[in-house]
Amino acid sequence: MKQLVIKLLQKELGLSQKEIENLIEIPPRSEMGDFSFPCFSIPKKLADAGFPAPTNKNPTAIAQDLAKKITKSKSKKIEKSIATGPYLNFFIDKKFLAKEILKNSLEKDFGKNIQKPAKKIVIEFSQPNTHKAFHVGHIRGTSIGESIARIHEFNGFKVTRLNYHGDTGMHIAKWIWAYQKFHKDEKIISDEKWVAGIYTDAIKRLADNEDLQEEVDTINQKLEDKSDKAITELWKKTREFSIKSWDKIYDELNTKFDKHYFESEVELEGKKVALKLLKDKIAKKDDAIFMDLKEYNLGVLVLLRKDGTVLYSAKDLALALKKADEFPANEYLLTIGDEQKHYFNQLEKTLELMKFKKAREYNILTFGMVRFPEGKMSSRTGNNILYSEFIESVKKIAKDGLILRSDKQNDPTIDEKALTIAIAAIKYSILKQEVSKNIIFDPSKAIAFEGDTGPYLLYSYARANSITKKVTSKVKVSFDNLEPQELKLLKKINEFPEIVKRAQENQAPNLIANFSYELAKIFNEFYHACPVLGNKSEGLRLEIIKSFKNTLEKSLDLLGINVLEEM
RNA sequence: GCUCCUGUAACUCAGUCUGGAUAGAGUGUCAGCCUUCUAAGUUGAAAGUCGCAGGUUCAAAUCCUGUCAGGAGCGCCA
Repeated sequence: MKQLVIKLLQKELGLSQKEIENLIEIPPRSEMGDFSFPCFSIPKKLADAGFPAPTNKNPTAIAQDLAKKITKSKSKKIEKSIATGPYLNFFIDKKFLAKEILKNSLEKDFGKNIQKPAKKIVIEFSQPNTHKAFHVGHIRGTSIGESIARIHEFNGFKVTRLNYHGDTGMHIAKWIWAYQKFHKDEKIISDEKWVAGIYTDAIKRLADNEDLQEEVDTINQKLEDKSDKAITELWKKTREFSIKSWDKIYDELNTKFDKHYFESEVELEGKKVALKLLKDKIAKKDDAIFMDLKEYNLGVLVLLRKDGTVLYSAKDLALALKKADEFPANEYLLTIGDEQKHYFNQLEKTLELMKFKKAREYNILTFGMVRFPEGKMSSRTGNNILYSEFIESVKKIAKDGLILRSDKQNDPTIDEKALTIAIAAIKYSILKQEVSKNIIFDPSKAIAFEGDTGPYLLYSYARANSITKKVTSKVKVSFDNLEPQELKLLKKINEFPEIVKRAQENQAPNLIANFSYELAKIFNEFYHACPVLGNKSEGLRLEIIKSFKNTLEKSLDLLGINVLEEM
């Protein structure tokens, strides 16, 4: 449809298709038309393209002039073109518009923006550490990474999902130290809260007495060289607890990783890389081994401690090499918290300086923190809300809601439904916001279920479904008597491909989330204005609902949210 | 001190990349709508110096410069 408008304008103006396409916009209100062509820049554009400048440079006059000319040569598919001030507004023939959109939107690949040949992208995200809490803040990175992965997959990319976990290093040494020294008599149990509690206790005790750090350093040495059997065994056992606890979390969050990397497996290699960098005079040594990046305004990156033990930085370098080796790809995307941006910039620069071939294919996407109204959420201090506790409380609200609204209290799928609703509520509330922004998470307000929320979207879908499932026989589709609400919904559906494209280009799941909400909102308006079953437009309306369901389901899928057929 | 992110209605946020028509939602407040396909819904009202000051432009929430405020980071945590 847009192409029709472009062609018409091209014929009159002689400008390139691309130039005209870039100018065309959708008017802010649908009464104004279906497409709009602003005429402000036309005189300049024409002059630049080498055409004689129009005698009248007034954009309003140009719009009127164009409207006149186009009226003469217009096709049947364009109902009218009207100059409104400096805008030339096009009204597409309603029947044609509705037919086209329905046809396109019901195609299998609707919305996909497939570029060939298919590219490979490796996305690393989530990255929780063992022995520390998986808290509400971790949900953000996981949701964003998964959504970006899905958006790329949808657009034909070959996507590899990677996860990387800190299962060794100083934070583990602290855990082991605190356990051995203060909690030895406690039974080692696979309980997230208990495990995370030992860690926060370690942080607290070390803050109280800095001299104790020497004891931790000793344990860190032993942890790294595996010389102390008791420490190694304790480490292995407790490490498993965290790893096992993630299975359920990722399953609930609709995420599945192709591979989990662990710090412990790149420890040796990381040390080697650091020593090689020193040997090649790329790294420097004083009491520690480090990269001097001051000339790039990136400060200093320490690779090995003064006692020779390896730091996260060296391990990350080794990981970058390993990833590139095991998963050849066109791009390596790292989804990380904002607070680590500086560090990853240092890492990228180091990869570049060590002449790593794929250095330029490494990109980072940083997201803001999830914080409490009064401050930061942290695994170190224990000032956080554990994922497991949080999900249970949201699930409870969802379940109560289901019971309240349904006469089927004994629905065997009620827990499953409650989980889907809870995940939708949580993920949507996170993903609808811009990636770079900090999110204020107010536990007292918990999570909303009404208005611009995940449950609202699921509800809209279930509502649409409850109509379609009542239909038994096929009804003829007629495009006569099109109502404004029907057209409005179809036009919104029609925006989906463009949204998907922009979401991928900008790595912005929030665009998909915002679109989903607008789509559902318009559907609900349609739902109230246009009765379906038994109506003379039943056939058409059923098709529109089918198209809506299709589009919303795809859209939510890109956010990693499942729909419910009934709720 | 330097670097990055953010500042839009009482609150939480869209819109900023790619300047364009009357700056949009949700929550909360007020007034309506369930004998009709699911009221987690819908209709309407009230609510805004787009942090501030300059600049560019026919046109600025959007671009540029400065400035203020909040958050984060800046050598042996990850």
